[in-house]
Amino acid sequence: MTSTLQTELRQTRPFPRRTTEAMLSILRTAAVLDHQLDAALRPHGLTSTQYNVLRILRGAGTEGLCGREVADRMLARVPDVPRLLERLERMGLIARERDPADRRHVTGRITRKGLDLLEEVTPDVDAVEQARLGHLSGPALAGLIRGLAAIRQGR
Amino acid sequence: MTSTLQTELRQTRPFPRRTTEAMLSILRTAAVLDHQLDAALRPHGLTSTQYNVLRILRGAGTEGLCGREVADRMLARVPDVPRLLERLERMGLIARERDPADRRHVTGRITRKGLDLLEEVTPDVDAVEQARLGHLSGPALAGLIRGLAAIRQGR
DNA sequence: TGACATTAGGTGTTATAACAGGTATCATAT
DNA sequence: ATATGATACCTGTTATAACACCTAATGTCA
Repeated sequence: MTSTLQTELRQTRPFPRRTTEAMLSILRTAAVLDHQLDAALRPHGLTSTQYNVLRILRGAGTEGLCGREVADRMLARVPDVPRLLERLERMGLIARERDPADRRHVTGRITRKGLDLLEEVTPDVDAVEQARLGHLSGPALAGLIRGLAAIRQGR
Repeated sequence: MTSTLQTELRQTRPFPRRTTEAMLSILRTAAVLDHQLDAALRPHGLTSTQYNVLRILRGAGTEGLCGREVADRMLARVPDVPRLLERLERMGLIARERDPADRRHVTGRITRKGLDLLEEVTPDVDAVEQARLGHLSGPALAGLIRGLAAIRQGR
């Protein structure tokens, strides 16, 4: 029996274990999704990392978040948050301000321009999501979500 | 109901759609796995991309593969395959040779040293796989593999 | 108060990813 | 035989990621 992934990666041998196939399936699927998202965001001048930050800061509202809090909410661990935020500030999408209460913190807030850009980008991102995941049944989605959570949790 | 992912990313709001939660779950889980793999490979001086290339070339045996064929088999699309292979050659893990039949092709082959390194690394990689996926049931793994394939396929 | 640890950012450097061309080789067709 | 196009690789450049180290601000405790 030849698996789909095996064909995609032009492997001649079947995977040694189901766990191996599942792990590679996750990594491969994420790469495909990330590539699709980047392609959807590129015309708007955003990378998927930057898009992620903007969504996080939109969720935080007017209170904003400091760099470490942003890092905690990112999908992937990103070192060098300062320069990431600095780039977004140069683009005018966020504002940064030194917290007067604790001067170690730099609070980031999304700007009007950042909110507008998110609005503009949303349909394209949703289109990717729907094209890839829209045809899955409710139980299939629930199963995926549950299984992936168990993997992140680990034994 | 608060989802696991929502807690992990410190989100205050539930996800708007199940498709959104599933997509972010995939991206998040892949990031966690990739991070674990990188941590396991680092002591051996390999990145996960390089590890992937070595496995591909091991699978190809003594015939080897040209750069484009390697690229086709990678989990993530990687431009700049020439320099990636060049680095592996400098490390002595692969050998490159201009194909005499078609001088456009550069055939890459894994070396003895590369094979030895793969052997050395395997237990650590398998440990990550088992720690994260070892406790899932057979049907759960099968469901994941099937669902993820459907997502890569798209509608 | 003063020493010390902790936390959050910043900075400097290097390596790699990403992108845009450019060149050599081969296949195809006139 | 020559022109054309396609393929595979290489090269130069830029931006970003990754890493290590450093500084400022705060909290803690003798």
